[in-house]
Amino acid sequence: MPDDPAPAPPVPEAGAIQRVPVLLPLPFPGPFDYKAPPSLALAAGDIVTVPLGNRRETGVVWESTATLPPDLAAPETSAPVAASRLRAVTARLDLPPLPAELRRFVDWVAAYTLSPPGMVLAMTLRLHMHGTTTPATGWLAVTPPPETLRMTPARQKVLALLEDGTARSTTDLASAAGVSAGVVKGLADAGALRTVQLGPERPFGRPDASHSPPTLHGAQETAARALCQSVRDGCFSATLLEGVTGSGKTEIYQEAIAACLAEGRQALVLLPEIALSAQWMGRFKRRFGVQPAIWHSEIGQRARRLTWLGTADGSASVVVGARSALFLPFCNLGLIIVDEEHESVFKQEEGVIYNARDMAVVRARLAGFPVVLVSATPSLETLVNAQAGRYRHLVLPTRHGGAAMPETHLLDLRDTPPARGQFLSPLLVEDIAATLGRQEQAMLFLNRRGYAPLTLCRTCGHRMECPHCTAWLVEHRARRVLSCHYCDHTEPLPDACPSCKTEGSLTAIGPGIERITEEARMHFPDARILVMSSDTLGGPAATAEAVEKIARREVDLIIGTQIVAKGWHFPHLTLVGVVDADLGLGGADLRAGERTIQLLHQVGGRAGRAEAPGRVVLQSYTPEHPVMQALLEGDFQSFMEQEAEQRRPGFWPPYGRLAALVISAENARDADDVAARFGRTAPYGEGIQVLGPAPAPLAVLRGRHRRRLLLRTQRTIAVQPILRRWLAMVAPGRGIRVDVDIDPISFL
DNA sequence: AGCACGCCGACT
DNA sequence: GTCGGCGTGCTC
Repeated sequence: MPDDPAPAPPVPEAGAIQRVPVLLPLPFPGPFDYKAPPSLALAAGDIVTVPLGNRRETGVVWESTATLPPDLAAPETSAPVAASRLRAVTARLDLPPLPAELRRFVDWVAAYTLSPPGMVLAMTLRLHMHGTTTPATGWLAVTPPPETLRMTPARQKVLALLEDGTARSTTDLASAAGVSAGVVKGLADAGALRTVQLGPERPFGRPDASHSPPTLHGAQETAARALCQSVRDGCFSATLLEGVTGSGKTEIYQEAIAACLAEGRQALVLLPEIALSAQWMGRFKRRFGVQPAIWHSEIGQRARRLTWLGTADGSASVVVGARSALFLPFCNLGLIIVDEEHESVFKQEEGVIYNARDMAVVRARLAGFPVVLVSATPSLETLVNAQAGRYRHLVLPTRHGGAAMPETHLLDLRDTPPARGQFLSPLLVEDIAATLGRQEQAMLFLNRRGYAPLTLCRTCGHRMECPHCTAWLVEHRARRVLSCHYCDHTEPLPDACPSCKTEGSLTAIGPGIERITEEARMHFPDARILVMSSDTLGGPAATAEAVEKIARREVDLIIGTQIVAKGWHFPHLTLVGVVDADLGLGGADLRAGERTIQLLHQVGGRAGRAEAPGRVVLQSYTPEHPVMQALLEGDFQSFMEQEAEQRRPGFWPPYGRLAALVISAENARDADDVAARFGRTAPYGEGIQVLGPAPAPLAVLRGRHRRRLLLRTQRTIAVQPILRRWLAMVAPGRGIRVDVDIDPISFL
């Protein structure tokens, strides 16, 4: 292939209009062209406002997508708009331009997920656009204080803090003085405070790489050294860091972050649920002396804006965030860590459907820096990438500090069934009683919120179902309601069956966490029980408090859903009982086994992290199942090898590629009709297969009827060009949506 | 995604 | 006679 001639800079002919492409955060197929007033001296990446119809929009000066690989590049869209119809760019905003690396990433993600590029750009831009530009205001004391001021102890504390003459914000003052914000407001209203504009904040402390380095030994030291070397090399590499819970993975990747800081570059850590990990933040602060910048969906407007700007100007040097942090405009990113890489929450399921773990690897590759995927139970995709040599594989074999892995026991519910209407086997009850008797903590895990997953009528057999979804309504007894876990439908729990009108014949079937709590209270009336679920823990603060209470031993028995499986450290917990280990193995999900083993391993890892050894008891009706056997033996590796062998022959991921087409419509007939048309025009050929159409597993969701087709290809065949051609053949018609999900994982 | 234009029912 | 429902189509 001959060298490309260096593209000549576009020298405009005299009097010719400068045409500049602007990508808008809207679902158009590509950028719109505008006239560039020479006075603005626009360059690619500049954030500008432009007229669109009769409104004004913010967009980004773009360029052609010539850098995309041929598989992903979309065919040329329609001819350019005539020069005479172009409108002029209004203004350039006073914001750092989006780096070229991020622009290429946006194009790449759009092409890969078959989304309009503007919608991907929106993920970057909307992250800060809703904020206000008003600088923060702070308070200073008026001296002398007005004579009319009534002094109170709370007011005294606030004024004392202001004596040093530094202006402080309302929230800052209130929390530092240990009073409510109302006290500050009261002082201001009384004329004792005056406002000043706080200068441009430097809200991000400078993490100090040498603040408190750990002492690492053996495999830990080797792994840390390897990661640090990659960071210093400063080119793309992908590494899987695998180690059981408690093997020191966090300490090791913190060393990579330290090396990255030493190189003067920024680091990004993606966590599954940033809102929940006060403990992670604590560890970071102990290592680096300051808190990192935080990013997740619930941070306030102001923090959002500051972090966005901080990543763009480089003042935020380490960001910890949920998946959307991947689209922040870092100016000098040098490392991405994806912790708990196997977690399915990295997959965004709405709007632009993408997997943040995979896109993190892409961003690292496009910009040329290392990415580290971290897990105790890596996904099969990542393991196969490691085995194929695409990723480096670092393994930490043991827990550090001599703590042993918990011992796992299977409790066959066919041999020792729970009493009628109960869900805990007498053996597990005894075990918990003994544990509590030794003044140790125990935990019951059940991944199901509410009281009971199914309510049915004993007289006529009627099942309480969601009117908008193909799903049972879950009873929440504390709130006396039935609610759907797939949409926001909630109704009061009726006294009589809505079908046969019999009073008092509705019966709760199966256990939810509330019902297990009821049973536990009966067995252990004196135990201090703490329930941990998204229903009982309002938010991050309440969750952090619950975790603290457990660590302070103010709790004997923890009863929790999935939320307890996160990386918490519970030093006094020695017994974990899994109420229904089989839950999650039903259904036709490709990854059901993999997910169950990851979840249960993670839950088990909460036990026995300090001196006392931990035990895990799995209640199961199918103890012979390979997942149960693997958990019993603690042999994650052979299970994953078996799993791999099952997927290889049929070209299931990761040995093949998968894309789902989900057709949804208000009524079933429209959905069936369009799905059938996609079925008739399905692509075919060597290594290409289409499955379906079939009702999607949740055939009705939020009142929409859903049908699904699956496209499966061999690994060497990209799905995007095939899908593009296929989608062009069918015009769905109004009100009918066709969603494309590349690399689907949930199958719902 | 917005927002206007446009064509058919219940109000002053 | 008008106000207003949201279906369809356009925005460089």
